[in-house]
This record gives sequence, C-alpha cells and structure tokens, in this order.
Amino acid sequence: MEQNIGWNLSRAALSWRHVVDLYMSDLGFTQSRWIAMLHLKRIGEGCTQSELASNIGIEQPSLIRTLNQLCEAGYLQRKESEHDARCKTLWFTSKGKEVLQEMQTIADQGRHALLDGLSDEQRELLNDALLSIIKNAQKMSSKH
Amino acid sequence: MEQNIGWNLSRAALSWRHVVDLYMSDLGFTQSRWIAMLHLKRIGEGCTQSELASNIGIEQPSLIRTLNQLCEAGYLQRKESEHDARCKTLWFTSKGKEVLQEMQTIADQGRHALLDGLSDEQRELLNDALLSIIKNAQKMSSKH
DNA sequence: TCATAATACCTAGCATGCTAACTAAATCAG
DNA sequence: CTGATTTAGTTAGCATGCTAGGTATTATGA
Repeated sequence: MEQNIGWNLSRAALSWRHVVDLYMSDLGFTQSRWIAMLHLKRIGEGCTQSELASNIGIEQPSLIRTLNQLCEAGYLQRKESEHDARCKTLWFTSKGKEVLQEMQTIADQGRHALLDGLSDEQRELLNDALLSIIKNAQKMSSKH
Repeated sequence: MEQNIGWNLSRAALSWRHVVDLYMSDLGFTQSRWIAMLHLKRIGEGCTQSELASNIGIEQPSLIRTLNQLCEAGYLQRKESEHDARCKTLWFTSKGKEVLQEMQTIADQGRHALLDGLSDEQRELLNDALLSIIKNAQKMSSKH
C-alpha cells in the first residue's frame, strides 16, 4: 500500500493540473500560465523575471517559455529595467488585468471541488505532509 | 495557505520524481522506466502493452515511448501475440531480470527517505487524501 | 456475409518541469 | 583598471504526461 504513495502523489498532481487546465481552457490559460499571472499579481508588477521564477519556485528557463506565451497572447509586457541593463521587468497589459479576477475565481472553484470530502484538518495534514516531502527532497538532492 | 495546496502537490510530486531519478540514474533508469519495469513484474511477463498501460494508469502513447527506450536499452523485448495479430506481448531480457531486484531496493530506500518524519498514521492520511483528490478529479473530468 | 464498431499499436505534437551552456552586463578583487 | 566571478536572460534538448488521428485486425450486428 505504502509502496504506491509516490505514484499516487504523481497521479494526484497530474489530475489536479488537468482539471485546472480544463476549467481554465475557456479563458485560454493553462496551469503554468495561471500560476505565473497570479504570482506576478501578488508580488507586484515591475519585478524581474528571475524574481518571479524564484517566487514561484521554478527555474528561469521553465518560466521564460510561459512568459513568452503570455506576452504573445497579449496578457503581459516585458520592459527593459532602467537601473540594470541585464534585467527585464514584467507588466500586465490592460487585457491581462481584466482576466485576473475571473482566473482567481475559477482557480478557487476548482480547488474547492478537488478537495471536496476532505475536512479542514485533513487539508492541513495533507499540506503539512507535502511540505515535509518537499523538504526531504531538497535535502536529498543537495547531498547528491 | 490552502490556496497553495495545489501548487505544493505539484512541487512535491516533481521533487519526488527528481529524487528517484537521481538515485536510479546510477542504474540508468528514470521514474517512468522503473515504474514500467516493476508493474510488468507484478502483473507478469507476456501481458500486452495496453494491459500494462492500464495497470499503471497511463495512456498507451505515454507508455510506448518508455517501452521503446527500455527495449532499446535491452531490458525488455516485444513479441507478437499468437492469438491476436494486433497485440504485442512484453518480456524481460536476462539483463532486465538482473536489475529488477536492485531497482526495487533503491526505490524502497528513496521512498523511505522522502517520507522521513511522517508517522504511519500521517502516511495513511496522506495516501487517503491523494486518492480522494484523484477520485474527485476523475469525476470532474468526465463531467466536462 | 459484409459494413461498422471497437481494440491495439504507433506517430505527431502540446504542456511543463529540468539541466547545460551561451551572451551580455554588473560586480569584485588584486 | 583589468581579469574573474556572478547574475539575468535565453536557447537547446531531455523526461513525462496528454490528446488527436492513422493503420491494421478483430468483433459485432443487420
């Protein structure tokens, strides 16, 4: 039973992503794009790409592909930084600002439905267990 | 806090995979290849590709790429089925049989380390929560 | 029996994470 | 000041899941 826990983790994460993608597809967003948009909103426009990547917890190259798509789709804009010629800062377009609220609503609804049947306590225990696994993984990766 | 649970799920699953890949890389296996090998061992040589995919819980095209790699690397062999010309059956090579035991050991060690700090009860609750999410996701996907 | 549906395998291409390695710019150290 | 290191952004390519769609074979049903 416990032998499947890693696989179940993987399946649960994939299922979650597919459901979010399904619900966001009406808006034209996938999970990674939605995550990037909401994190940018949270830390504030004008941050650099590497700041956003670090805030989300992914590597820069993973983020750049997503940013390219969001810029192409007209939700974001890159601007050269005035202080540091290496940096580019990120800004919402007006189109981008418009979808933020609706995106948040859909994400909340999806999460609500996916966690249906789990008590508040169970959700908390789940989250704690996930954080514990992430922490253990970091330790193990850095040792290797 | 609860807002991050989906993202934490995703990070935990990815971290898990990367740790397994790290430990398996000495053997030349990645998570998906290891999963395919162990599931085949469990259900028995001679099954068809679609049986294995269904047993693992992935779609056929996802499995086929992995099987190609395992066959190329000399761990598995495909044979035409005698009863049904559409099917191919899967068999371990002697090289494949040799690594099975070691693979299982490494996987067990990795899981042990990743779950370090979680009690038996917490592990069970985690697993239950994951299964619940997977079930909810299936319901939601089929409705759309 | 013969057309239609279902099944098995496969290819092609998307989505998303990663590492490796490049360029340009800033910073630091001798 | 100049060479070495660090940082930001990028491209290239691997790993893995998926769906869509094609081909061959089997099963089904009128």
